[in-house]
Formats: sequence, structure tokens, C-alpha cells
Amino acid sequence: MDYKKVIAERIKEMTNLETETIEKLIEQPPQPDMGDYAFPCFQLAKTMRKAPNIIAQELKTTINSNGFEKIENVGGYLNFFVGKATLNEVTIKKALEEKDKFGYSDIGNGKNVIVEFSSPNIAKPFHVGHLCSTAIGNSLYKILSSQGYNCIGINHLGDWGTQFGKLIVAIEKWVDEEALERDAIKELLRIYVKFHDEAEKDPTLEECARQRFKMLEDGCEKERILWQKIKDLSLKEFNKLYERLNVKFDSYAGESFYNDKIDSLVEELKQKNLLTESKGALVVDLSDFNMPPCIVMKSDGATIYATRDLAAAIYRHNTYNFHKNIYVVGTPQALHFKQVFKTLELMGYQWADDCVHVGFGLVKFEDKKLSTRKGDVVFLDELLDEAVSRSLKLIEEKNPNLENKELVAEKIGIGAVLFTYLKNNRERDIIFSWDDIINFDGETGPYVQYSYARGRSILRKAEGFNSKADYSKLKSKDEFELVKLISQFNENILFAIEKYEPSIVTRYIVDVAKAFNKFYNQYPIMSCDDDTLKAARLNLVEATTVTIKNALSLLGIEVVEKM
RNA sequence: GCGCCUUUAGCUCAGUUGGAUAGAGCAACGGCCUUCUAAGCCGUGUGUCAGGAGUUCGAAUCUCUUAAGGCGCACCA
Repeated sequence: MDYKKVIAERIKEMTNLETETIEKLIEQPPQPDMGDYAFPCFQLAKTMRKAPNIIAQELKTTINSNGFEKIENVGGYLNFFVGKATLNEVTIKKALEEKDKFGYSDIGNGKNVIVEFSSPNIAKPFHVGHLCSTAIGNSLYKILSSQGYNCIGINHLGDWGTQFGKLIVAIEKWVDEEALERDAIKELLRIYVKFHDEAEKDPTLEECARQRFKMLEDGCEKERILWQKIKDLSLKEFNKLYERLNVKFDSYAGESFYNDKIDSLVEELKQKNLLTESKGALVVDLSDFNMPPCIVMKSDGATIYATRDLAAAIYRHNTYNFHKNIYVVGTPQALHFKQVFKTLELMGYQWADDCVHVGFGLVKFEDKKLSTRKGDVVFLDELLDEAVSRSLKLIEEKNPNLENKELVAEKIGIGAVLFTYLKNNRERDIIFSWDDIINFDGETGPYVQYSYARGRSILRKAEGFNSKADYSKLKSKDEFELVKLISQFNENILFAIEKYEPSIVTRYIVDVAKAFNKFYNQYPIMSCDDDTLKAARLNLVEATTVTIKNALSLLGIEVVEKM
């Protein structure tokens, strides 16, 4: 039941506003005891030439109040109170029937949506910064999928570019094969850093590296073999992390994948008269749009990331005929994507409008010493290990008899980290302090997982209890608030899609968990004398656990039955 | 220099697209486990919503402006 729509239609009968504009005006009153929905009458004041509070009063007396408990006018507001018994019953039954699919819809109608995310650079360590794209992208993938979109997750690996020339040179000169076998990324990083150190003394190394990359791009066998080796070794490491985070991709088509699609792209740009030569490079002039030029071909004839992104976008359109093509990449690259999208538009592709850059801020550490413990980065593995070990310590302290402690600790620790990454507005920088991760109190992943575990614990105890539920007896403010929140699950997901913003779901879960804990703490459930009320409460508990579980899964976080 | 972003309680942040008395968490202090998991619940807040001007019934939210900070501006990604 969509109350907004019902209200809008009834107000429409009495005013000259469209239902859509009315729906947009409808809001939630700041206090629950003021009602569930409110319609502000101020905008009507002009056309109706009456004071808002008079309009509200008149609407109140004439409006069809069927299905509402009551309708009140307060000042210029018309406040609606929905029928509690109905909403209780409809919401809880829906959650229990739909179970794992509660909150889902098929609004996406099977349309293809590409989510490019994670996209680490081969041969470089996966550090705490990479988790932004990975967590946000994975979550968007799940959120969109839950609403019937057919998502294609692409890990646009950074497996091409000048750095491979450097790596090839470095491997030939300095690699320690044994170390490479033991810990590939560490060794590759070591020689990569060494390359830069040496290049400062000997600038010809840079030139050498550029040549080797050009050779790689031209398909020389020796370079090709080394490149493949570097890629295989790195991917093996990355996949360990992806498994740990339970992140999957439908495609690993990285930058190198588009190497053979560059020539036709450049040809097409030429034909469309978009290329100009500038300082030896081929560029698309974007000065008409107040942007620096988009470089397509460097003066040495090699490609650059813009070239590969252009080729990738066209390839994706031809292959997937996408409804949206989403790039989960940090905000520092905003200009780059604006240039690429504009170039696509100039090429005459209307679908350039369907390309979206979903940006995010940087991960910073409050205590900078921590961020520099190993070189100048914190590896993601370290962060996860720290969170998991802290979680294990807490289990030992609070629930030492718990079975499968290590497994539970892993889920809680990783859940805590993901939750932190997905809690804030994604464009904001995340300021981490080691304490934030160690602290599992308050609005955190462990808090919502704990709420879920509490609910499940009750439900285990209630197994075998069988009585008909009387939902009209859930009439306390706290019970109804919880029901209301649960009923708003789907609209929160849709809002998250509209904004490409997983944090909307994260915050929603916190609200549900808070409302649940409040309810849990104040009202007896198992020890409730009235069987029909007890049944109603138990079903409300179950509806809550269903909601928390489904919502957390949209963030890529698993629940635990006990903790 | 140009462009984009940020600025809300001691700290970290929300604020549903312009609505009712600006809210959470952390930290601090006090209370609640002989009843369903205390990783919980309840209570305690004198905020220049960075400053100024404007738009209107109404602004943390929109416009202009000033300040502080961040990011980006051609062969790295």
C-alpha cells in the first residue's frame, strides 16, 4: 500500500495540483506523534488566496479519510495518521512471505547495467584506498541487482600502461625470483620502487621503460611473456582478497583488453574530424567546453588511459547495450571522465549520457604514523586482520563458549570494516583512526550484526510456538516505529539507486537496528502472557531479522546467528 | 590563475532535494543484567549550520560574495 499515492490522489480531487507534485511535497513529520505523513499547504496559499492554516483546516474537513486512523491540521500542515493495525499486518506478513527477497522489486526490468569497480593496478599492493571502489561498487552491484537490473561487474584492471615498461626493465635488472614466488606483489613493489630510485640517478632508464612499453603494445613476444607473468601473479594475490570480501566480477577485461580496439577508435575519431595535433600528440580539443584537451595518442605513438576508456565505453555499448555504464572511481578523476564522456558525445553517441562517474573521496588516517608503517600505505590485509583479531578478542571476553569463534570473528571484523567504508556519503573523505575500527560500539557493523543475532536468538527459543498473531495489539509507539521503518525498506533502496549511494542503505540499517533494540529492551516477547500479542511480536522480530539480513547483504556483509 | 568539492556539537558525521523545536554516534557523567545476548537500553547538549548579503510565507538546504581547507588542470592512472 502506497500511502503517499493515496494521499496525493485524494488531495488532487480538491486542488488544482498534479498528483506528482503533491507526492513530492508530502513529507514525514519531525515527530512520530505528529503523524506519519504530512502535506504542507503553504504553496496553495497563493493560488487559493487563503492562509495556509485555513486551507489545511478546510482540507481536513472535506478529505476522504478512509483507511486512515485520523487526519489532523496543525498550522499549515495536514497530518495523516495511518491505520496501525493494517500497516502492521501488511508489512510483517510481506517480510515473512518474501524472506530473502523482501525489499526486492523488478523495477529494473532486466536492463543491463555495467558497474566498473575495484580496478586495482597490477603489480601494486592492494591497500586500504582500493577498498572504497571495491566496497561501493560491490554494493551498488547488489543494490541494483535487487531491483531487477541485470548487472555486469567489470574489474577494469590496471594492466596496461607505461608502468609495465618500468616493471619489465626492473625485472630484467633486479628481480629476486625466489622472493617473487613467495610474495609476488611485495617483490614487484620492491623493484618498482628501486626503478624510481635508480631513474633519478640515470634518466635513460625512463626512456628505456617507455620503449619497452611501446614494444609490449606492438606485440613483441618477450615483453608479452613477462607482462603475462606479472599479471598472473598479481591476480592470484588479488583473488585471495576478493574471496575474503566475497566480491565477484563478471569480467576482468582490463585496460590491456582494449589494446586491439585502439586503431579503429583512432580511425573513427579521425573520420569524425575530432582529432587535432598538438605538440606531437593527437588530442580532442575541448576548449569549447571549458576543458583541457582529451589526449588520445601520446607523442611517442603509445596510448593513454583516455584512449582505453573511450575504446572500453564503445566496446561495452556494443557488447552489452547498457542502460547505464557506471564507473566507481575516485573523485580526483572527475575531470578525466568529463572529458571522456564529452568526447563520446562529440562522436555522436547519445548513450554518452548514460555513462556515470560515481566518485568517492580518499581514505585518510587520523594518525599519520599508522599510515606509514609499511612504506607509505596500509595494506588491506593488515586492516582486515586487525579488525578480525580485535573481534576475536571481544568474543573471548564476552562470549567465550561461542562455537566457530574464528569464523564469526572473520565475519564481524570484515563486516565492521565494510560498514565503516559504506557509512558516509561516498564523496566525503573517510578519516580513519585505528580506534574507529577497534571500537565496535554505536553505529557500527557489529552493532547491527548484534541486533540481528539477538533477534535470531529469540526466534530459536520460540521454535514450536504456534499461535495466531493479532497485529492490532502492536500499538505502542516503539513497535509501530519499527514496523514503519521495515515498511520503508524498498523505498530506501530505490533512493540509494537514484543517488548511487550505498550509505543510504547503511544508515537505514542502523535506524532499523536502533528501533529494534529499543523495542527489544522494553517489551517482553517470549514471556508475554497474551499469545496473540506474543505471536505478533515474534513475527515482528522475524520481520526485523529478515530486513537486517537482506539490507546487510546489499552491502556485501554477512550476518551471524550468534555472537 | 581557472575549475570542482568541502566547511553543521569537543571528535566523526546525518539532515529524504526549500518546511514544523537542526539530529545521531563517539568521548564525558549518571542509571538499568534473579526475565528473551549489557557489542545493548534510558537520561544529561547555551550549535554564530564558516562569515556576509540576497531570493520568499519559510533557508543548514537555492543565488551572489568573503574566508579556510582539499582535489584537479597535456602525454601517469
